[in-house]
Amino acid sequence: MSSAAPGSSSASGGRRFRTPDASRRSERSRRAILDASMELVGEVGYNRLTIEAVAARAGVGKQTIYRWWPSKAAVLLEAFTTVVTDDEYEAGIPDTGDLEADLKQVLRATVDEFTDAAFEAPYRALAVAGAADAELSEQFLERLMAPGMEVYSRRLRSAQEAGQIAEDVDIGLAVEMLLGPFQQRWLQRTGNLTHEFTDALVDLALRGLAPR
Amino acid sequence: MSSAAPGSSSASGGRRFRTPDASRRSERSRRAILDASMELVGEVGYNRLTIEAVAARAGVGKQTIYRWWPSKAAVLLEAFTTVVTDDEYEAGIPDTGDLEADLKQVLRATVDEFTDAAFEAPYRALAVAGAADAELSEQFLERLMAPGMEVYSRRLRSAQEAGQIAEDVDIGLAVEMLLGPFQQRWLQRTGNLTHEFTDALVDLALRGLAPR
Amino acid sequence: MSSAAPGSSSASGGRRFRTPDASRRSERSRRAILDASMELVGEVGYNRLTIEAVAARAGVGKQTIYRWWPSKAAVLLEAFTTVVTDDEYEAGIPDTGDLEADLKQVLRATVDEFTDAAFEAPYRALAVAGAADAELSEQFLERLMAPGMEVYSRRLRSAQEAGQIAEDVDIGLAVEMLLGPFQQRWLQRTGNLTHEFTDALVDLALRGLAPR
Amino acid sequence: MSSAAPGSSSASGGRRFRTPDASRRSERSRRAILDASMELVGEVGYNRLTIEAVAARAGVGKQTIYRWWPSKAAVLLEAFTTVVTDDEYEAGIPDTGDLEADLKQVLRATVDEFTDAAFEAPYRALAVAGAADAELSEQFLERLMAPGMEVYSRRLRSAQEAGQIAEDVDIGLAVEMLLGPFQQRWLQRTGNLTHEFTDALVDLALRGLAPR
DNA sequence: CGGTAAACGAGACGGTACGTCCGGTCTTTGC
DNA sequence: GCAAAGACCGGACGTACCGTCTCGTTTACCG
Repeated sequence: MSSAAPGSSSASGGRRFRTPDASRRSERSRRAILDASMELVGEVGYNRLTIEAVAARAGVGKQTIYRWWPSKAAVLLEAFTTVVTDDEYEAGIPDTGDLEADLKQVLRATVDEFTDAAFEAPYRALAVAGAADAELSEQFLERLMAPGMEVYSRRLRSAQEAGQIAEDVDIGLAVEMLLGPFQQRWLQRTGNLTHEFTDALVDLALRGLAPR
Repeated sequence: MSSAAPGSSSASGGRRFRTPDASRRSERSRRAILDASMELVGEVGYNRLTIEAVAARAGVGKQTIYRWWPSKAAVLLEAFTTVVTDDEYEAGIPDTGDLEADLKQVLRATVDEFTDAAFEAPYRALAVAGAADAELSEQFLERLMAPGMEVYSRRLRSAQEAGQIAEDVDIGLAVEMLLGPFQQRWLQRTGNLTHEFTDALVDLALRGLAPR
Repeated sequence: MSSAAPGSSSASGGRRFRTPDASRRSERSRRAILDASMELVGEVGYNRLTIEAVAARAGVGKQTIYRWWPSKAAVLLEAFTTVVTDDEYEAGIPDTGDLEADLKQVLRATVDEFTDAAFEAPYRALAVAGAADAELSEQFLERLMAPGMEVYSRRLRSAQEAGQIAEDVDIGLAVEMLLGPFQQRWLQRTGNLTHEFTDALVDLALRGLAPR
Repeated sequence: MSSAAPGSSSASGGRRFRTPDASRRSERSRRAILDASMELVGEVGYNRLTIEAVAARAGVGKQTIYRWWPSKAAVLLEAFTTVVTDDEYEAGIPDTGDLEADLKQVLRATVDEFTDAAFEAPYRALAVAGAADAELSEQFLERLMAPGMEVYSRRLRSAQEAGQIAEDVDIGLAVEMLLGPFQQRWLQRTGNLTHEFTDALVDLALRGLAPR
């Protein structure tokens, strides 16, 4: 178990001055912190979310937070990713053979998700924090954004193989054409997120993807 | 608009308790504050930009800032909009008749702009602040984002009239298909902002817009 | 009035990085802080006296304390010295001509004072802090201890002039012989502070001081 | 329950909830802790001496300190008393028959001791801690102060028996007249500790002690 | 042209949260 | 079952800014 030298951090190289010993970590505190941060971000928003409040709500010393996370964004990212189970992404997009219908359905579901306050508050908080901070952005992308986009990639690739999408189309770019407008409307509030919008978006995007 | 007399807005209902008299405002201080905030946002970023530092750099009392702006974001928004002259937007996109070439050229220029640190720092700061705060978002959209999108709308409308874009295409949606992916890459760092990217984006988008 | 340049501290030379402007100081806050610190030192003792508690009790921001005092000991010293008015020292020791009676009377009064909890708590706190810290000690001595000792010096000098004390006696040393044992009993708790003790002390000391 | 042998002090009533078994105690750790505390008190002083630093320097867990000592003062007291061997006190003051010379000599030696930093730092630390805390004071007195004073008592008693000191003199008080001024100068820094001072002190004190 | 009212620079103020430090307790893992 | 190691809760530290609130000092209009 404790094969990796704890504390000495010789193997992986201590990032900071002294690395805490993860094998001794209190799972109880970890959960309390993550839960408290999710609750609080919903109650007061990200900007007014404070480490002190999280610690107090979680019944935890501040140091226990600082020991394991570098910032409140990091706490929230972990809190959120443990809620958004990977199952969601692994399920993927249904493949009924009808690309248009499948995409519309999933995007409608995504609209509903992004309209749900319980999901939106922490997700927006993380998106904002990532937009502001390049380092954090990397983790946000890797853990939340990329898996979400990958789901679309798979479905589009499948459609391309089925000849429903022109062979010369860059699937990555196609995904961006679907999700970019969606994200922009949501994050920058350039328009309302509705089923009509995503339906029209799918229609217009698929026009460009169809084989000629 | 605010041409009217001292404390004009007081008559029609002052926002706060006492509206300051705009006619007595020190233009010298106003400029110093705007300049200082632009300098500082470039030096330390938005999150570490403080009103105190702006006041100190500008050689101004803090109250002079609080008197005229409700938040640091508002200061920065004004600072930025006075730099990005409206000329830029009024010029619009060249209309050589070659839609593809025109769009590629302008998007390449936009890429260059968003890659320039002097432009990027404050613009990102505002985009982030807008993403976090709905109220601010409104102003950011109205003053910076919308004019930028409108430029594309005009060019696409012109193309539609020229029969280069199918009649049933929603121009607003078309603009989102062009700029959404761009904004997503930039704001959320989902990919590099390059000329190749925008070229490919134009190609793929135009496929869907062309009359069938 | 405000002849001394505030803030710039050019004249007296700024001790720290930026000297606050004393002319703008809030007397209200100052008094509240001094009062609160006196109250609290009586309630919880010096070691458990915290700046936070003083600030809270005084209804004052912590920074207002840190702005004007370098340490909690400094606060307490000022609090105490403004309570122990200088009148006390200026009155001096009565001079009835009967040296023994005069000394006994004053030392008895001093015993009573040092036995009174309201006086003892802060005074001991300061004596302890001074014993631990040479820099603070200097101020403690100068402001509290020395004036107290000077009072005895004056009375003894008067007695020496009256021929009741041998001419070759060093008055300073004589004062130390009277107060040293007193202070030791009190500060180090080597014995009880009683009237009998001080009476006996005066008797024995005067034996050595009398002209031969 | 823990009435039996283990934990010698447990016999007379375990102070805490569970008395550890002293027979299993690591002498190695004990010494390391005492040494480290002596070193550190010399380096940083008593106020900035922390249990954590002692534990770290001694290569010992914090709990090992808390298990055996109730406070950092107690650690230091033990550390100091094991250094200041009892021999010193048992030797006592030489009795050449010349009281004045004997006292002067010993007080000069004491001055030298209290002027030596290696001795002064921990001793002052303990004196200060004792002055602040009555409970600790008791132990400090009993173990360090009282033996030191007793030495003087013996010599003065011997002189009294030899008729060099008046019969009606309270020897305890006489000792206080010698050491009180000394302690005051040292602990409260009311003056310099020099040989001249102690010589003069002895001269003046003996005047009062001599038979009439 | 002198009086006056408001904007101004300066910065002290009551607060909140920061990130760190350490006290004293609890838990895990050898020995 | 003591000891080492150190994570844990708690709480104070001293600092940084917040947004508000006086202070005199310009500044510009008005009578």
